Amino acid sequence: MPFTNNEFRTAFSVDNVIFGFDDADLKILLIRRAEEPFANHWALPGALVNQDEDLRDAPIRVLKELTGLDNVFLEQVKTFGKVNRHPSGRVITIAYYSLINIHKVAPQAMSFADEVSWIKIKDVDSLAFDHKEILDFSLVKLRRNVKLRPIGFELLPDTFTLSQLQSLYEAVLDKELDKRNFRKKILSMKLLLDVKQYQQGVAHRPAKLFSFNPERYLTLKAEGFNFEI
Amino acid sequence: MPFTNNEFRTAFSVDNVIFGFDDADLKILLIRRAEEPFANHWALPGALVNQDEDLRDAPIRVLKELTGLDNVFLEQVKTFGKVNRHPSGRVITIAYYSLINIHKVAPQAMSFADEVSWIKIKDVDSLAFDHKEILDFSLVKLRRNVKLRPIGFELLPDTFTLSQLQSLYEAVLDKELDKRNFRKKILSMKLLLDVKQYQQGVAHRPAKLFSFNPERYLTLKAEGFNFEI
DNA sequence: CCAAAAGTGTTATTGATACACCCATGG
DNA sequence: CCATGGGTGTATCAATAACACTTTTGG
Repeated sequence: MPFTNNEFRTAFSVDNVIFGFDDADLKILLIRRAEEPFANHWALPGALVNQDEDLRDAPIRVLKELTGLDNVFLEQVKTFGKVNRHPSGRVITIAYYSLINIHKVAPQAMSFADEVSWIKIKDVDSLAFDHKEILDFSLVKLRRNVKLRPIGFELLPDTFTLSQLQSLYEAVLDKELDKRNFRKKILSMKLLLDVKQYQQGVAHRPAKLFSFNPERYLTLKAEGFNFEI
Repeated sequence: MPFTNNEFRTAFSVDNVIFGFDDADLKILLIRRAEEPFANHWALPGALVNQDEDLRDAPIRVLKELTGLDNVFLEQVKTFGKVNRHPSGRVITIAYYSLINIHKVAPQAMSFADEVSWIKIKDVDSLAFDHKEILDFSLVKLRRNVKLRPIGFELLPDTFTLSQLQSLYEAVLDKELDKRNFRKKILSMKLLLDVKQYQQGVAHRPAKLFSFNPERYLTLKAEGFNFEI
């Protein structure tokens, strides 16, 4: 099946939904577009996929350019392909979502963006193109996945308190959780490593610090667990 | 952002993973390719996406051509885009899976196929291109989804017995289930409608027939249930 | 009357939920 | 000594898992 020219009239892009967490709110990294179409509108960062580039490498490239980070949690969300989703031509876009530790990032504007910013999920009302739909879909996926595996840890610093972890889950799920039950459940999984340190400089009883045990994570993943909280 | 010609060098295809069930085994609808590359190899049915066609309409078109069926359960699985996945050029493919009632279908070969056939999942060892990988990924998704919503009903005739339903779940999950616990769980969901009829012409006690209650399905879906079996 | 699958309940165990008080620190 | 968030246990309820025999039909 050799291809004729006719079959190469569609461009394809990737869009990155990059989630972060800052001790209280779930946020997303957005860019303000410099160029038409949708100049000055907030949009998901993205790029066209290069001819000689594996699909998955495109969102990795975007992440690297935007945040300087490698080795980030990255998962495909869905492909969006309505004929008229892009005003300049036929563009099919593959959406990916990432979870990153917000404190590791000093994002610098990409060439085509005026501005890059962390925006609270709750404050995002409309976005360029069909990006709001993509965000909503990614959020549903994040909420489902956070119950199936402990990806939430990707969003936290290397060591964290149980309260931080709980408020992360509360932010992602948009739901209050019971402190004692949350701790019981999390600790019973043996997924946390006690780093034998305590918070410092807080005006209350300092909390124990934990880190995430990646070996135990692999075991649980192989067994197939659920993280229903 | 007007596009230059350079950006239109990749073709887009869809591939359909079409599952069916025949009272004992989970099967997939495959074609035997007539043309190179991979002539005579079994492959997933698929097509290039037309320029003026919404992405989701492409797998619907393939299903219609192949089986004559409209209005089939169809869900996007994932997009596969390694640079060299297709020997004739850069082709990114979006995989979709469907669940159909195997008895409603008399598939007729598409133009580019020698042969179309239902093959037991367990008998599929290798496929053209990266189609085996796509199938494996779709199976994982099916197994996950079958626990989250009762999509299994799509695979059965309009009326069916509880034993048929159970063996469907056993085939999909590749796991034996306890008869009493299965019935208790299914019936407690009130998702089945007693059609007040019985099997006929079987050499044993005839089983009650049920149909699926689509209203109740919508209610459950809205509430968000889990079908953990 | 035999073979084959249909149908049916109870108990034990596990996991989920609800809930309130004392503790350690900094200011 | 006060304000702040950290930390802890028990009792109830709901869901899951394990398990074996009787019933109805066709041949």
